[in-house]
Amino acid sequence: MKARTRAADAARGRIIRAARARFASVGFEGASTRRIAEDAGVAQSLLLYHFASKESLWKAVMDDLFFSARARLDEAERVSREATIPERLMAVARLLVQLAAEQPDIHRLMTIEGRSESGRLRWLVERHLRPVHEKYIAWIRRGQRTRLVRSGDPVLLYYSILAIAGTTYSLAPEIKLLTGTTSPPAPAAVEALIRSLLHVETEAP
Amino acid sequence: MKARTRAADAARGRIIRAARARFASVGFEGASTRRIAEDAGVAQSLLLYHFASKESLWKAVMDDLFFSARARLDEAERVSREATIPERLMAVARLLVQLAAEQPDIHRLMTIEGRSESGRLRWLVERHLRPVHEKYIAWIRRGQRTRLVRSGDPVLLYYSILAIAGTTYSLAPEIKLLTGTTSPPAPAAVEALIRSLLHVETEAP
DNA sequence: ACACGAATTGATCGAACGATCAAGAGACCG
DNA sequence: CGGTCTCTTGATCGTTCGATCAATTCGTGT
Repeated sequence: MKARTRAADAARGRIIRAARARFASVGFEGASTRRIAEDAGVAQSLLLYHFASKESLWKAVMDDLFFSARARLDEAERVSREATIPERLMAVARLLVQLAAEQPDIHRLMTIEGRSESGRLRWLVERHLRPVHEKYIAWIRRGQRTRLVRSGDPVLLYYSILAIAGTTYSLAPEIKLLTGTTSPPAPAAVEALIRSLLHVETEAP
Repeated sequence: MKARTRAADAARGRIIRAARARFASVGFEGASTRRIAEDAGVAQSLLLYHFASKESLWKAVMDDLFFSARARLDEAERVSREATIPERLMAVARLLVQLAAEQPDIHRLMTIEGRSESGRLRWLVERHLRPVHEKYIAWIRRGQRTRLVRSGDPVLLYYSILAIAGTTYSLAPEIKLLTGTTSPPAPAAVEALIRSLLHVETEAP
């Protein structure tokens, strides 16, 4: 089980990538397995051979995306282990911006499912979102207790960070049509906005 | 042409509302005219009688939403005519938050089309987005020249305002699953975040 | 060398899709 | 009261959807 399996894994990977792009741009209901298979260069029946159904393909896409993102988040937490809570928050925010800049699909996929209740949203919340979000919302609360993070609803603050981090990359096609700009903003500029939103100053007050 | 037309207008309105909800939650490709007609309580063929095609129904939904939103934006501009540019910006931001809170579909529809280039996106940008966005981005530039608005890419700043204004309302189903909270944040709290993002202080520095 | 099993394809299923059309229902004007 | 025009429906078109299945290809273990 070597060369054969490796070729199959490559096909699997191409299907996952094509599915991620389609799900991110037209949503679950709007994406068709035929178009995904065509983009991946395989027969539609092969797609349903590797992934039993359209829904389990969607779950595979989400697992692929979130498990790697969560691994990088854990790494960002690890290297900022000794810093203050606000700076640890900023380390996480910096990575969120990087992720959105590298793969805008991740922000698109997150925001396309959250707008209507469904079995898929419940699955996504319990499997991937809750473990991540609750941790960082707790961090915001801790930062607020020490007065180093601005007051206000921690959930609102957290989703505002996510929104700023991803929106300009997620809506890049619209912004390109509107301004003609082909290059999205630098992650450092986005990070600076988040920093001032949290009232985390680089200098002592 | 009175009573009869009034009943037809009512049906037309129900179709528009049902279409807005479906387009906002599953996107253009994912929405089906049959489901929209069912939600509106009419036959599918009536939907295509009032609106020639699925695409022109989508355009009618967008016109209905954006023309009323732009009228309210003009009103917000008018009453803040005498204020400083930063405060005029905040008056607009306040209304954007209100609109998103009252009708989260407007933010969902804006962010669901901007993620991939299409004829619909081009139509939306030229017809509704460009006139509004370019004006407020120019306001941000003017505010930055007087040092009353923080520096940085005006487009990034503007889209960050839109993102903060709408995201928590747009993703209300996800946030409800995550936190159990049934009530979205107060518009005043969201407005305060935008204010600190722009570095617009209520007190003199 | 050969047989087994995983990988891949094309054909096909019933259901749902957007769209068209003919026919009916009902208010209005003369 | 009959004729006309707008509104509404049900039937139907060809296409595409997700899914199933039999047949074929091809590497691998023995």
